[in-house]
Amino acid sequence: MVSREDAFAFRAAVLDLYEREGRDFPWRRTADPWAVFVSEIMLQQTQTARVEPKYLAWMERFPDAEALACVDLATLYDAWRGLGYNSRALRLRESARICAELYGGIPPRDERLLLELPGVGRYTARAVLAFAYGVPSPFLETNIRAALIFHFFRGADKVPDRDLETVAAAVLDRDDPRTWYYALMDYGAWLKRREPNPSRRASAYSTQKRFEGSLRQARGAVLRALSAGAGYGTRGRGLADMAAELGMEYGRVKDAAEGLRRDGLVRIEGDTVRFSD
DNA sequence: GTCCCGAGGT
DNA sequence: ACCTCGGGAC
Repeated sequence: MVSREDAFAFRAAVLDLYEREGRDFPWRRTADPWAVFVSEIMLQQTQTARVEPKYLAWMERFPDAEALACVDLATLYDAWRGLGYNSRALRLRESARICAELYGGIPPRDERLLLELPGVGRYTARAVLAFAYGVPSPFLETNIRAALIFHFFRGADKVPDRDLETVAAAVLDRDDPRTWYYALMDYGAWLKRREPNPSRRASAYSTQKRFEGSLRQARGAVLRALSAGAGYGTRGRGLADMAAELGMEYGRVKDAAEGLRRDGLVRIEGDTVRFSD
C-alpha cells in the first residue's frame, strides 16, 4: 500500500515543514507523564488554542495526580469550565485516583493498563505512550487523518480508520515517535488551512446537530447554575427555581439534569439537584 | 454553519 | 454501526 520510498518522502516533507512551521505548546515542553496525560484528555475534541490557557492554569492548581485526586466536583468543574464535554473532568479525577492508588501517580507505560483508565480510548492510550514515553505505535486523530488522506487516499471517500492506521504504521518514525507525531499533527493542521478539510473524507467523520436549543446546551446551563453559588439543592431550592431563573422550560432543565445524573456529575433528590459529591 | 490532537454507551 | 457529549472562535 505504501512503499518504503513513499514513506521516506512523506516523512521528509512532514519533518521539513515541522522545522519551519512547527507549533509550540506547553504540553510539548514536558515529559512528565501525568502532565502529558492531562493534556491529552483536555485535547479530546477540543482545539489547542482553547486548551492552552486551561492546561496552564490546571497544572498550576493541580500539579500531579495526588493533587487532583482529592478535589471536590464543584472545584473540579470550576477549573474545567469552558473546555466542554464535562464528563471528561470527572473521568480525569477518577484516573488520577487510580494512578495515585496503583501507580504512584504516574500513568502506566502499558497500553492495556492505560485503556483501563476512564476516559482513555485507543487514541489517548497510544498518544500518551508516544508523548510521555517515546513508545511508537500507530494512532489516529483528525489532523493525522487529514494528512494521511490527503497524501495516500487521493480522490477516495469514506476512508476507513483501519486503512488509515495501516498507513500510519507504515510512515511511523520508530526512532522518535514523539517528534514524529508532533510534526504529523502540525502538518495536518497546516493542511486544513489550505485545503478543503481532507478528514471529512474519513469514515470516522460526522457532523453534529446544532448546539442552539440542544440538550447539551441545557446541560451546560445547569452546571453553570450549580457552580454559581445560587444555592440550588439547599433551602428547598430546586429544579423549578433553576428553570425559572434560567428562563428555561422546566422539562428541558429536568431532562438536562437527568442526563447529568446518568453521567455521574450530579445527584437528584426529589426536585433538588447538586454536584454528585 | 464548521471545526475541534475521542470516548463511552447502546 | 450508530448516538451523545460543550462551547467558543471563525
